[in-house]
Parts: sequence; structure tokens; C-alpha cells
Amino acid sequence: MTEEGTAVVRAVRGRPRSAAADRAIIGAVLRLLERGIGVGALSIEGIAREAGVGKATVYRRWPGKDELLLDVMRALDEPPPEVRGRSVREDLVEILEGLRRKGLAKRDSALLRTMMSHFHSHPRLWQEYHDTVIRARRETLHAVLRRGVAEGEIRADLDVELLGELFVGPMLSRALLHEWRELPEGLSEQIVDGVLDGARPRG
Amino acid sequence: MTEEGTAVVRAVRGRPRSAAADRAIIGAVLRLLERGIGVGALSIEGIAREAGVGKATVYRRWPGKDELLLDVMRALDEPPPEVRGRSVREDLVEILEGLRRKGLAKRDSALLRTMMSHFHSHPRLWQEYHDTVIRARRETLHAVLRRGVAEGEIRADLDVELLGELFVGPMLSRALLHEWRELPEGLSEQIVDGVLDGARPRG
DNA sequence: ACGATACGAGACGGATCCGTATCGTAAGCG
DNA sequence: CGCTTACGATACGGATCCGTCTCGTATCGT
Repeated sequence: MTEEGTAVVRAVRGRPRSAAADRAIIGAVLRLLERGIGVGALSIEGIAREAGVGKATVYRRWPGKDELLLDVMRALDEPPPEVRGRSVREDLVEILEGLRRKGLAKRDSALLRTMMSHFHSHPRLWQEYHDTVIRARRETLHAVLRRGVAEGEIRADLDVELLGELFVGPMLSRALLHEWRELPEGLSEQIVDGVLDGARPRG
Repeated sequence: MTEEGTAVVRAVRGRPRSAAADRAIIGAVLRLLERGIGVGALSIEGIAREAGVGKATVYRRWPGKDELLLDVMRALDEPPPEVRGRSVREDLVEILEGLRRKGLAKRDSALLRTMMSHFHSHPRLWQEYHDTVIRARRETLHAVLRRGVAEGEIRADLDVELLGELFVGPMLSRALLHEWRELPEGLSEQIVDGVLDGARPRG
């Protein structure tokens, strides 16, 4: 957590920072966001209370709410899953399944919603979220699509960017703005096959 | 604004409610949300200040923030555009163009983001937003798709629900969670044609 | 004209949060 | 051991908002 920044200044003597407190604070923020609190209504006081921690323990680590949120996002950084199935179609289904499962995880979907609404007016935070969480998955998907184009499974005359959107967009819009019931089981296959085959009747 | 509720009680004598104040208040809320304020951070005091109105004038009309927000949403209720072009493809492009233009209107996209993140934990408000803003457009789209199925322009073996998602999802995910640059001019056609033709090479 | 109600402005006590400071205690290092 | 820093708790003055209330004025029906 802001390691380099503080390591220069902090003396090595005395009682060391508690890693448990770090976890408690970040966990508290996630819990509050999950609960639908919203960044604007997040208070350091409330976070410390939820974490069972003194306010000073928060301020000792982060100068303010935005910096804390940056580290909350970094804490979510999981590498995107390796996909290399028997076919491009299989890989696409796999990627969408990952999104679907993430969409079901209240934590992630609440976080995404929060990021989108709050960070619209905080470009620096959005940039960080994008770089941390979104970009890697996006590039995994694009790699699969390029492989599909190379192997003849995917049309070569469409922009990879657009192709990615066609596959991911339907899943995201379902997860984000439809009723928040669980996304049905076979949805990933339906989307992948629908986009692959197209909406027009074939031959 | 909550007409029926108050009309019963309010006497007809005395100075009437100012419609200008209604508009000022609702406009103020929209302006604040546009600015990225976030429902959690919205205060009646701030709204009244932004509207150039006394707090009592707000409380005279609405008992609280949630009820005010309901009327803000109702104020946005425009009937979805009539579409009946020369082809189903044309209608689909038209519908997506409408979404794209709305996505460009800061007002609407900021509002949608806000609704999504806040109303996740306020099902009643979401329900209202859904019924007011989303459902009509959704049914317009589904009607076009059903017409396409009937006329043979659209595959008959796919769920209309899923088909709609395939067309609308990509536009929404672009408007909602990618960089907030303007959506490019030809995007609607690209999406419609991409989904119609499919991602797999033909013939 | 007159009575009734709405208006903008703002005072009010209570609540919450801000960021800082000060407790007594805990936990490392030499 | 003694030194140093972190810990949870809590107090502090200042800020903002809550929802209600009271001003003096404005604008309607009668």
C-alpha cells in the first residue's frame, strides 16, 4: 500500500505497521461499497468504524479517500484467466463465463457500478481502475479474436475492437442494468453463438 | 409532481405553487448529477442552493430525496421515437443512433450511471426508473425484431430478448464504461451489420 | 380590499464528518 | 532492558446537512 512513497520516510525502528489493519480497512471499504453506500457517502470515519480501527490508523496510511480507493482497486487486481481451449469459440465462451461469474459476485458488480458513476468526474481514478482491472481482460479477449481471425474462425474484415464489443457488450449490459437477478446458466454460449452466427437467417 | 397526492389536501385558495420553482428544482438536481455529484452526496440544502430556492420550497413538494428523484426521472420520460423505415436493418440503426445520441448527452449518461450505482440498493427507485425510461424503448426494439422475424430478415430460432441484447449491449457498454470520448459516427451501422452478419466468415 | 397560501432567506438544535491531537497501551529493535 | 513507532479510542473546533420554524413579501381567489 503506497509502499515506495512511505518507505523512504518511515524509520525502521518502532512497532511496524499492522498488515491486519491494512486488510481490515480495505475489506471494510469493499463491504461498504457492496452495501451500496456510494463513494460520495463513504466517510473515513465510517470506514474506520466498519474496520474496527482508529481513524488515525487510516490517515497514517492514506492522505484521503481517493488514495485509499486507488489501493482498494489495486487489491482487486487478479490476472485474467488463461484461455486456450480447443477452439476460439470455446475460449470466447470461457471469457464470457468469467464475466458472468464476476457479475454474480456482488462485490465486483457493485464496485464496477460505483466506479462508473463516481469516477466519471475523477478521470485519474478511472484511469487507474481501467489499467488495473479492465485492460488486461480486454487484451486477453483481443488476443483470442486475433487468433480466430488468423485461423479462419472469425471474419477478417471487422475491427477487433468492434468484435470484442459485440461479444462482451451483451453480457455487461445484462449484468449492469437489467434486473439484478442471477444471469442464467447458458447465457455465455447463447451470446457467443448468436454473435458468431449472426442475426440474419443463413443460406 | 406528486399531483394526485397533494391535490386532495391543498386548498384552492391562496398563492398557487410556482411551476417555475418545480422546474428550477428538477433542473438543479439534473445539473448536480451531471456534474458527478452522486445521489449519496446530494443534499436538499445543496439542491435548493443550486436552484436558487428556499429549502422549504423543496420540502413543501417532496418529503425526501427519494421522492424528488422519482419525479426527476419522470421528467425525463420521452416517448421512444417512432421507427418504421424501409427495412428492419434501417430501424435497428435508427434505434441505436438514438442510444448513441443519448449517450453523448452528458445528462442522460450521467443519470444512467447514477441510477445504476445508487438504485442497486433501492429496488423501488430502480423499478420506477426501469418502468419510466427503459421499458418503452425496450419494447420498441422488440417490436422491430419481431417484425424482422416475421418478414424473414431475422432468424426465427433465437429468443427476441437475447437478440435485443446483442444489438443494444455493445452500444451500452461503449457509452457506459469505456473512455468517455464521443462515440464515433458510424458506430450504429457497424454494430447492426456486425450482429446481422455474424462474426463467422460466411460462405 | 382581504384572507390564504407560497415565496426566498435564514435561524435553530441536532447529527455527522472532517483532519488533528492526545491519551494509555502494544509491539517491534538493539 | 529502553527506545521508538503503531495501535484503538476519543476529544476537539469547524463544516455541512438535517427537517422545522419564523420572518417579511408576493400573488392568488373572492
